[in-house]
Amino acid sequence: MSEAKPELPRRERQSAARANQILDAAAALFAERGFHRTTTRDIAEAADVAEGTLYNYFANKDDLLIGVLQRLSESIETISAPMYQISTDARAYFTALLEVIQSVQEQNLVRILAILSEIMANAELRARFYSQLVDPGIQALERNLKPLTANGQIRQADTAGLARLLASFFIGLFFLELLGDPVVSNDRNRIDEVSLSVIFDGIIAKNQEDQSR
Amino acid sequence: MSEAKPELPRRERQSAARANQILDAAAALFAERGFHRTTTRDIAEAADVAEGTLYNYFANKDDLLIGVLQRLSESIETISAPMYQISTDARAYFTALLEVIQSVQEQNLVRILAILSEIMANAELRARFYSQLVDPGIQALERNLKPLTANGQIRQADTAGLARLLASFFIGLFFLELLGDPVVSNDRNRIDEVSLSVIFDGIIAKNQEDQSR
Amino acid sequence: MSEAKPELPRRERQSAARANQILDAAAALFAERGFHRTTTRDIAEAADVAEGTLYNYFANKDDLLIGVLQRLSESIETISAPMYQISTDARAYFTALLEVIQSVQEQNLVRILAILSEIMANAELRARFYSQLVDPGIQALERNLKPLTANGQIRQADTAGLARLLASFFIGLFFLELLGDPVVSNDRNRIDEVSLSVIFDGIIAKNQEDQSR
Amino acid sequence: MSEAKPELPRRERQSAARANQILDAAAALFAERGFHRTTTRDIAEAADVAEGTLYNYFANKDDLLIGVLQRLSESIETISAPMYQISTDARAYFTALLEVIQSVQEQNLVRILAILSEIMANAELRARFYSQLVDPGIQALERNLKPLTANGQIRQADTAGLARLLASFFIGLFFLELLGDPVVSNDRNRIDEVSLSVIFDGIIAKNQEDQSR
DNA sequence: AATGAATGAGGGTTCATTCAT
DNA sequence: CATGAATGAACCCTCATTCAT
Repeated sequence: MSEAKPELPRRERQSAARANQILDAAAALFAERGFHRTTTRDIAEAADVAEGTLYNYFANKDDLLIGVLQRLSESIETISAPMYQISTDARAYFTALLEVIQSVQEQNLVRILAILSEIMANAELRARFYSQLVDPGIQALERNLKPLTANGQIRQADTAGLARLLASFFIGLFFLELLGDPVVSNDRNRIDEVSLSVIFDGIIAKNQEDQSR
Repeated sequence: MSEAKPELPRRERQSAARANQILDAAAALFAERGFHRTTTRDIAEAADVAEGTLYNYFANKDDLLIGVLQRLSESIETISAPMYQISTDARAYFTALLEVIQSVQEQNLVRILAILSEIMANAELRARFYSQLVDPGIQALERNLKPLTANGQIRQADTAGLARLLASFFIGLFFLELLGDPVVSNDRNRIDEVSLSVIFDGIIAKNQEDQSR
Repeated sequence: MSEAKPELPRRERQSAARANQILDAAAALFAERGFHRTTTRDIAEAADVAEGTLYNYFANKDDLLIGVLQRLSESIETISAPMYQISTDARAYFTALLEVIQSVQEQNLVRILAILSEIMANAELRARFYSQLVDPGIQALERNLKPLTANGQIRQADTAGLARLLASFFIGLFFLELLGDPVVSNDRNRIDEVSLSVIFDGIIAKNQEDQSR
Repeated sequence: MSEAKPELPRRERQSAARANQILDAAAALFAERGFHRTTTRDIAEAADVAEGTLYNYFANKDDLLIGVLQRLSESIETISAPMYQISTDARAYFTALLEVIQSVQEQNLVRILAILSEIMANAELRARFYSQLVDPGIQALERNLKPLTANGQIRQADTAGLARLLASFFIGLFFLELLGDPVVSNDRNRIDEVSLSVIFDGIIAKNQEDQSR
């Protein structure tokens, strides 16, 4: 449960703790009311430090977002690390994938919202978000899909395309939940079932398919 | 169903034109640099009117976003209206669906980006966005999927769930493109092919499925 | 009850009526919320004319105040005209004076308040207010006090000073009422009685006076 | 009764000094050109601070007026405190009263004008002005008049009414001076003499009174 | 390293005034 | 004369950032 950085000098540990305390406060406020509607004063208050102190840890307000992104990035790596070995059985893999994604969302919701609040308006943030989080995620997906395709469990040969398709779906699902769609928000199991069904069998009825063979 | 626009008095026509001119300028700027980084002064300049004029047409800056949303809503209705009849053949429907969605995105990219730039920070906007655009879109999907399920072309009985799944996919795809993913951005055909393949046949290889039975 | 200006051409009568309609609206609003918190739009709406129309009758917003002052001035002249003959008996005169002043206040409250709202901030208005209203009032007082002094009914020889003293008292009383002092606001008779008592007999007990002779 | 001001921490002393510096600048400008014609920029410049600094000390522009009123209130209390013991001899009391009032006016003219400039347009300010300044002043008058009435030096039994009458007179006198009446402005002694004469003996000649009995 | 008062550029909005219709 | 949309200067206020303590 404690961070696995045992050997830092006390000074640095305290400093890192303070920085995290600030980032957590900032993330919570950004998530709640957006980056621009959050003032540095708000953040300082929530983090229980003086406004000037923020600037001992971060170059400016934008830098706080970068910091939140960093923490998010680290957290996701930790959570999703175990996934990199399971990809031997397709059913097992996709089932696990849904779970891991949901777990990432739950544990990092605030950070994700914080970043999303400004992602459209900040090109640098957008680029970092893609290269630090989205792209690595897609790469990981590809890495895991490849053996499944190689051993014939996945028919679709375009692994890169398939990874994008799956990523899109997950991203979109998150967004629908954000928007408060009642089915996605309150009936997630149902969505998961439909997803697995489509992943495994497609949408189109097989009878018809069989007939057409 | 269409407004009786032809015979409006000149005053009102001019007024509407002016409002649109302002909205277009606002949308372009919001899309480019986000809602908060756009000043009313910027908008007025871009729209070639005085700053005060904005307030003859819109109550405040937020109201401009609502206006953009309204225009987006109308535009989408216009574009997607033809879809409401085609759902007889599944393959034809999904093919057409991909096209319509792409066309909506292309023609309204700026408006969509404008709204997205503020959607995380503005709960009211979020609610309107969902209820005016997303929910109607999902409802339309459901309406079109139902006959296909009824006549056995779609196996998945949970139409509502399926509609969410498809919507999620489209939303996520849009987002990936926004983030500059190279495959999605530059090779859209490839994505469409993979999508149709998955929709029709699923991901998992059928042979294996048969074997595992 | 109708204004005694029978022989104006119709055009001019209409024009004057419009101007008065605007002035009355302006006065009411100025009185209610002050000169600066009243917008020309408010006035136009209340007067049921377009904003631009105001400027066909008045040079600018300040000019409206001057106009209100003019109307007030005329109204006061009308009301107080009868006073200019009564000054033969001191008791009768002062009693009548209290009544006339109250009547002026009641019939012109709105106009007075309108002007007071800006009188401290507008030196020109202040000067006009003094020279058109206050000074003439004081002069009239002097004119009426003089015969009373001449025939020995008033002991105080400094008529000018006495007129100021009386004027001060009336002005201050008006102000106390404005401020909502409960005694002055709700018990005006009581104030009048005390006033007359002091005017006639002074404050200091006469017994003592007599003894000191 | 006096604040324990001597041992305040330096920070707080500096802060209070700064607030007063701002209030004095604001009062001077409000008095000169009125509340609404004074901009926050003007005030900041006059107080030699940045505009933003104003808002570290006062919530908004209106709050500056409240602050001026507070200072005025304190100053008046200080000046008029000695009055609370003198009321044993009527002549001495009224003579002292005139002096104290004049001294209050002189030392607080700017503050009074500042508040008057907005008092008609701001109901809250009006209420505060009455309850913090006018009413306490009247109460003090009553407190001082009572013993004089009790020991027979004042004939008028309606102390409350008499206090209003006197207050009205002082207020009106101040107003006449403001309006630039030449007698009141340049010949104050004369007014004081007439006032004392009327207070002591009334206006009406006593001989005649005696005769008319 | 921590503080928080001071800063002042910049923001959204108002409103008296103008002028083409 | 009447209209009311257009104007843009000016206003009050916010807030990220700095810096003396």
